[in-house]
Amino acid sequence: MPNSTKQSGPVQVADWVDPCSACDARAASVCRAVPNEKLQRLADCLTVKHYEAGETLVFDGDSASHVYNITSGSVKVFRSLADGRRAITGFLFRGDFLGLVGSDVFSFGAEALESVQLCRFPRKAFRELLMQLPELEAELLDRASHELEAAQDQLLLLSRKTALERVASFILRLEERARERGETGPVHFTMIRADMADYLGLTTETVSRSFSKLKRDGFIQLVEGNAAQIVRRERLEAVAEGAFGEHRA
Amino acid sequence: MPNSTKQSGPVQVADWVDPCSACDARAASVCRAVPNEKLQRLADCLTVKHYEAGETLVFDGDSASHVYNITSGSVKVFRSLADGRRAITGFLFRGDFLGLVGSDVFSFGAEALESVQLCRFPRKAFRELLMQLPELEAELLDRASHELEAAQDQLLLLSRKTALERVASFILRLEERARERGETGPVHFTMIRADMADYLGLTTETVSRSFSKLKRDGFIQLVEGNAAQIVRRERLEAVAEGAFGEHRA
DNA sequence: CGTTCGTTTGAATGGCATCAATCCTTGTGG
DNA sequence: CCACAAGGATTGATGCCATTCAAACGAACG
Repeated sequence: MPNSTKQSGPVQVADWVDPCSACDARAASVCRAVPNEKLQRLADCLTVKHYEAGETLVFDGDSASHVYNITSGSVKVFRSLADGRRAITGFLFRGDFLGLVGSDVFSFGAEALESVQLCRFPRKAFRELLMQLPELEAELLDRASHELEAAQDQLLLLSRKTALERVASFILRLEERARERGETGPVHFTMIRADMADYLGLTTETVSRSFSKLKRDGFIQLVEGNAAQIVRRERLEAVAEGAFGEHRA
Repeated sequence: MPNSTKQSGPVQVADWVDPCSACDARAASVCRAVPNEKLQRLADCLTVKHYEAGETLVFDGDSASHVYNITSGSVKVFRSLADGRRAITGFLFRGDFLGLVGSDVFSFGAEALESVQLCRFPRKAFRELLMQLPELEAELLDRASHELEAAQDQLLLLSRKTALERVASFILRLEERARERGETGPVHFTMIRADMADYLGLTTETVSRSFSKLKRDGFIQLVEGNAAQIVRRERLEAVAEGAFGEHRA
């Protein structure tokens, strides 16, 4: 595997390069909270892993031996009922952290949606890092808080929003997160309709119908590469928040 | 309204008692992580507050100036859409913590379901406590992790479970939490059907019908005081997890 | 004893699921 | 380069579960 970004410094010990100092996902990841001089402690216990689309990162029921930080690509996280019904509980992108669990067994699965690169830490080592690096623990708590809020928004979506409102919310949220990662232009969907459906508590057909309606009504334009251009953001936001109960565009 | 606990007058310095050392909610609360000798730091910045049923603890949109620890009673936490549709995102009981948010504004409301007592901390002071007491921060992270997992279970419930499965899951979960607090016997419901409905993404009528069916089929018995006795737990758990797709009892 | 609030039950409606067919895109091999 | 296969997306027809509308019932309270 030809690593083109060789550390130009004269490394005495070995040919090993620090994966952290030059990491372009750092600004978006938990490790941004770790000062440069302590970054080596992270580097010391991580393994860089790579997954292709469709590969499984975490099997439901696996012992929770590691935690993960996504550095590129995207991932779906899901949990299932015995008979196969499934809910996707979240999509992860560059900078997202995975593996914060109370118990020692994962109660969810995770699968790559496209080519994914991530840093994997042994849970035990990570736990010790947390004790050594209070900045890191604070960052994690902060992220957990945000995730909790996002989850509560999703509870409202699943409890009370119509199919159209769900899809509109989804597109807007996905675009917002892409912008946070510095990606501009049309929202690119790395997941298929069935995944959106499992995330939104709908079926593929209903997701597709909702997309069609949003397109027909001029809120979005589908563009090549499985992406959507938001046309009238404010109107779309109004739809997403249920402002059109009685009206018809 | 005869308030029997009158503030007993202009105290010089003395009459004040440490509210923490004798607190019977401590074993269930975040403060259990704080060693005895540091407990005073918590006591120094908290206010004991009391709410009656129906009173609002937190208004949606309020500046997030405080965090809360419930010491008795129960609370509903909810968020709403502009047109009044509402989802209850959680019920809180003795030992539960409220107020972990990223932003400085609450994006949810909270209301007492019955007489509630809690400890209120100024957010700023609590933040400093967190830095001084790593045990407390670890405890909070642990709780946040568990809450996140619970939220994901709820996402699956709202996405994919039938009305009957939702209500069965709800009863079981409520009973489990009551047992964790040391309460035995029938599950006592402190919330009305409409609240259950807003929690389960249903209507009051559908919740009521599901209760009736569970009773008719011998899974639960309704007992006085708005409570339910679980009759055949394993069968009820099977219902809650969707084991009866094709069958009929 | 009447009022209010909550619960339960019944009947009808509707939004999304289900079933089904077609279209579109992508990749492969002749 | 085209034919073909396979997976995914879209659109249409029909059905069903939960909602909506409606009414009766029950408990708490003044």
